[in-house]
Amino acid sequence: MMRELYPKNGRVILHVDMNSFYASVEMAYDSTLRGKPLAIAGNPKERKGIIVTCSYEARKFGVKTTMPLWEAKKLCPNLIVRRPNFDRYRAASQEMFAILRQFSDWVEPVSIDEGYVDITDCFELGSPVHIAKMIQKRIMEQLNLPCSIGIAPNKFLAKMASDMKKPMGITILRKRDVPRQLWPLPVVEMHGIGKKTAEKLNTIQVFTIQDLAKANELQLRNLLGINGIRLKERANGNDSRKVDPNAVNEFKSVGNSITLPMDLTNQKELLETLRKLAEKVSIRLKHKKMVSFNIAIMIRYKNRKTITRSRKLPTPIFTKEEIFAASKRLFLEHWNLNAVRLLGVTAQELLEKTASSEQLNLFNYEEKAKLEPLIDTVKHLQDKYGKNIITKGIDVTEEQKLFSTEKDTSFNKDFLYNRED
DNA sequence: TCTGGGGTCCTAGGACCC
DNA sequence: TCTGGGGTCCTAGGACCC
Repeated sequence: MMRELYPKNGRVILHVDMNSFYASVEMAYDSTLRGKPLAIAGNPKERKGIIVTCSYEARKFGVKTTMPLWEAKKLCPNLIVRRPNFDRYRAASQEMFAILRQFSDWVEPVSIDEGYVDITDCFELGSPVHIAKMIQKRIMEQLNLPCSIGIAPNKFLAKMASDMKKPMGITILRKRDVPRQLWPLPVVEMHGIGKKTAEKLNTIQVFTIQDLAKANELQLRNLLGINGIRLKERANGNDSRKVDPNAVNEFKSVGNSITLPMDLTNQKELLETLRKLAEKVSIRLKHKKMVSFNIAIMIRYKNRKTITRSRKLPTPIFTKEEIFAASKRLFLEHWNLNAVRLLGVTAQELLEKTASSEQLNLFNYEEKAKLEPLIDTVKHLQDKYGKNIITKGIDVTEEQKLFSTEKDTSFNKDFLYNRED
């Protein structure tokens, strides 16, 4: 059966998508909530009153994610509202992924409530549909949580498939099904295409996924860059991304932000908030055993205009004092004194804090020690003969620049010679 | 008495280098 | 009295996703 459905060299990939995850977890904890319109939302008094997730019963009334709470209540007066309990959701998520790993080692979590499973080599467990049914059954029996599963030869099609039947659906999407199942849909329904991209595509007469699948590549590239070409590939049902069980550990940034309960103009209070955010980021970095080469802050003003400011660091940091110092510097340099609505701190350019990063530091310091006499010499010559004695582009009064990254030290040896090309 | 918080990836311009 | 072309790094912003 499976051999007929899938070519020998093809993959079989599942996309498992938990249905209204936070709401379902709350219902699993409190069965009196079952069958009722339930929304998970923040506290409106802290200006966080937006719908994070809601049950299918609430959706029938038109309640949607990111809708302000007051609007949702207008649509659905009997709406039951719970505050999010993220620890609870994380725990449920871990159990869910543990169940997926009982079926295959090739599990890639994408977010707290969805993930891919490559079951190509799991044929001894049965057909793909049978495996999907077993997964769905086990998650329901053991965790009391519903999910939808897409079955397809690649990630993109599996993702699109899991979206097609909710809740508790199982959908197969073969490549040959693409013209019939996918092509009639408007482009905005495609994973990776939002409102803005859809509007752009409309300007070149691309309205459906079929239009995209057949669109002119030059036009797409001009309009959307490299992403345009990729989207066309996907619209044709092609996607070569592998299921990567390790991706979940490869963090690129760690950030915390907060919408303040009220707009603040007081510098001391703002810095206090920044300090707390820096501490949260530091704790999370330490937990992941990571260090950061770049700190960014985000400021959203009362008028919702949002800016981000970042700075590359000469040496990696991770303590709360270091992160706060870097954040504070950025904030004081860029804050325009207007009332602030939101503050955020993010650590970027992360590196595992293993022996290698310790060595990296050591390396920099040793190199710097070796170079210090050279820099002194250069400065001396500069004082004597003027700045032009040095090759263009190198300003030794900013010698820190020489150590700003690992690679930058490589040209140090050259800088005493007047190298041209 | 509207519009959260956690991320990823891409682009574009300027500085700088060869 | 003239201004190429390729590349990297850094920074800021935007689009998108859950």
